[in-house]
Amino acid sequence: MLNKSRQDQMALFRDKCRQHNLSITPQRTAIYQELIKAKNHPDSELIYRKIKTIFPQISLDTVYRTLSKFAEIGLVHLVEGYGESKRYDPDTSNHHHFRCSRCNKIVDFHDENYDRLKVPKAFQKNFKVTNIKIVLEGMCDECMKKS
Amino acid sequence: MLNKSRQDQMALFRDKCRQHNLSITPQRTAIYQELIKAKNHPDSELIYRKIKTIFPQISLDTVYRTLSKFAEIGLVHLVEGYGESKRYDPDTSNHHHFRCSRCNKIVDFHDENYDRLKVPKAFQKNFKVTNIKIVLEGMCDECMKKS
DNA sequence: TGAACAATAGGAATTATTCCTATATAGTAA
DNA sequence: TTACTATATAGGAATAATTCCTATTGTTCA
Repeated sequence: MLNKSRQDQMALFRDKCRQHNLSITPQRTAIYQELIKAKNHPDSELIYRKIKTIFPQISLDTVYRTLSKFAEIGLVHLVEGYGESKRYDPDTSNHHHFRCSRCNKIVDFHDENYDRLKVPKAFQKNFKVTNIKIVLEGMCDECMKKS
Repeated sequence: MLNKSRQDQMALFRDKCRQHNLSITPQRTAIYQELIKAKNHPDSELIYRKIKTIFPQISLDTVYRTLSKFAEIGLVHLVEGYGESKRYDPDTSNHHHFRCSRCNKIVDFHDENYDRLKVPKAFQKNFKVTNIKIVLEGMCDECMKKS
């Protein structure tokens, strides 16, 4: 799942869109391309600014609609936020996040012990658990230095 | 840590405030009382509406300021949100959350395996990890029935 | 190639939250 | 108690993020 080529990612984009009957528009294509370029869990505003350089006419609404559509079909993951703007992660493979509560930076990491967590029995019967999300919270290296 | 009496909780409130040089005002007291009554991870708006019945004059700003102050001193935990309003949890003991992505309900649960997770080595050196947060995502029992 | 339906642009509206400032109040020391 | 000082509050304005609305445009597929 690691280091998927850009071509593979675009193929995934097209497949997912077709699976869910979403037209493959230039705007959606450009937005997805920006998502996979912007490596640090961008918010809608950042994507909007980037796309503006390609499609000066694009509307904010299109960016918001598109990103939440992508999240809906599982093409990106909506990253847990804390009241600030929504952030998206185009890497839908199994990984976890550290989030700095001071600067809000998100750092990806892999950990086999974390991956091994099972859904508790209580939730296996009447619930459907699609994702186990683990977030470490604290202070990042850079903020540690500053304080 | 479980089933702390209301009296204990109010004592905790007063202690925490004193520790952090926060005045114990009637507004703060009322807000904390509502927090521990409202069992389902309330948002600021809900608290505001409840407090209004006691202090019709209270301002929204006071509620927002107070709740984020409480989170800052660790009297409540800020619950991960997804762009919607912030939600707070007055139970700061060790527990985890299931969140229904359809109705947004949050269900608390305990799980020993989850509690045993360690901070990965990579984060032990230059980072300070204060919390490991685990959130199951999916569809809750009620939403499962409906669909 | 051209309907049919989906998607977009642009701007208005909404929601959640924070900022501003004059007034009121809690903590504290005499 | 009382008076002082720093902190907190109310009320309303401002801001930020997001969604809604509608006329127009574009994509898909027969």
